[in-house]
Amino acid sequence: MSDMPPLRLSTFLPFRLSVLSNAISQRIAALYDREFGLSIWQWRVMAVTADTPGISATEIGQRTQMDKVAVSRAVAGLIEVGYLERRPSEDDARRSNLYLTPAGADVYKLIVPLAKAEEAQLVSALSEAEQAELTRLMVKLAQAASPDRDLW
Amino acid sequence: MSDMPPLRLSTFLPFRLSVLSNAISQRIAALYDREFGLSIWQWRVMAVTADTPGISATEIGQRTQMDKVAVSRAVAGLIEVGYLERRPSEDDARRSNLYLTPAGADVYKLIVPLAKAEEAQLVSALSEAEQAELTRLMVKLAQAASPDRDLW
DNA sequence: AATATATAGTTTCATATGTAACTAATTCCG
DNA sequence: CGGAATTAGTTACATATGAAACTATATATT
Repeated sequence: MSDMPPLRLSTFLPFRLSVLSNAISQRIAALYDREFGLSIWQWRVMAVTADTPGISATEIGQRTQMDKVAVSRAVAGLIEVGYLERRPSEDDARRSNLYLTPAGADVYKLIVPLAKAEEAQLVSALSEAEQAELTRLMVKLAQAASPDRDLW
Repeated sequence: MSDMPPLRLSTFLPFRLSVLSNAISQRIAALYDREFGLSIWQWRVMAVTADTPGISATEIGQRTQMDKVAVSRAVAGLIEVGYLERRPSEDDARRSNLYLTPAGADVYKLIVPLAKAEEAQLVSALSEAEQAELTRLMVKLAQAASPDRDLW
């Protein structure tokens, strides 16, 4: 390999971030799937819909960084299992306003504490100050990675 | 939604990490693909093979956190385009020892500086101290997320 | 008003991915 | 030694995913 300093994958930030994020996502995905039969994307759709009832599919995509096909599929699945309701918008016949059904709201209320507990367990390894610092650093990275659009 | 404090997806650590990591990975993946026709997984295989010539597919999986099917496919693709060579191990006929070909080594040498530049641009938003702190916090998170196995 | 352009969302199709089953070689242990 | 259990790696199959095409509606332009 001659003279060039090699690239150590294990210290390469994009690699580390990817592996860490995947490890965490998989834990959480397994939880949602096992307990409620939901994919991560369905959960994200439920979360933003709970936060903003009447939201449209396009807005969900913006908030969750999901593309419109993924949103469409997640929404379809949630409607199928009865957790989401679609009402045509009065002023724009192309869009629908989305709402959690009562059953969806029930499931949401069950998931939220589980998700928070998962997160809490994760960040319990960090002090409050460290958590704040991590957030700060991640925000900086996000800006460097996507100067144009806002990631969160 | 009644009394429970809702879950703000945009401040939920697993979500933020996932979005950030995906944004970064996609930038890099686009680079490798556009310039060299390589997937991220093929690049990872090349990187660890350059680092440890004669490595086996199983070891590659351990170092890269790829499952064995993904390694098998990445290796097959790299052999097909002539960047990797497979030699049967003398002491264990099940395994093969993998090496970059001269063409593979050439490509590797072209990619390394690009990858490093990509990373450098990313972390240039952080001071040296912040970079070190980020690494430290990520190591802690990795341990919390996967207490059993080592992520990196 | 008529046509062109843009937007919301779905469907189609081709590819990527993960799980499980499989082959072949090795090790473990009676 | 000889069968049972492991391990390395590939193949097959079913599902997930993304890009592009498509439908329907809305907006802009003339």
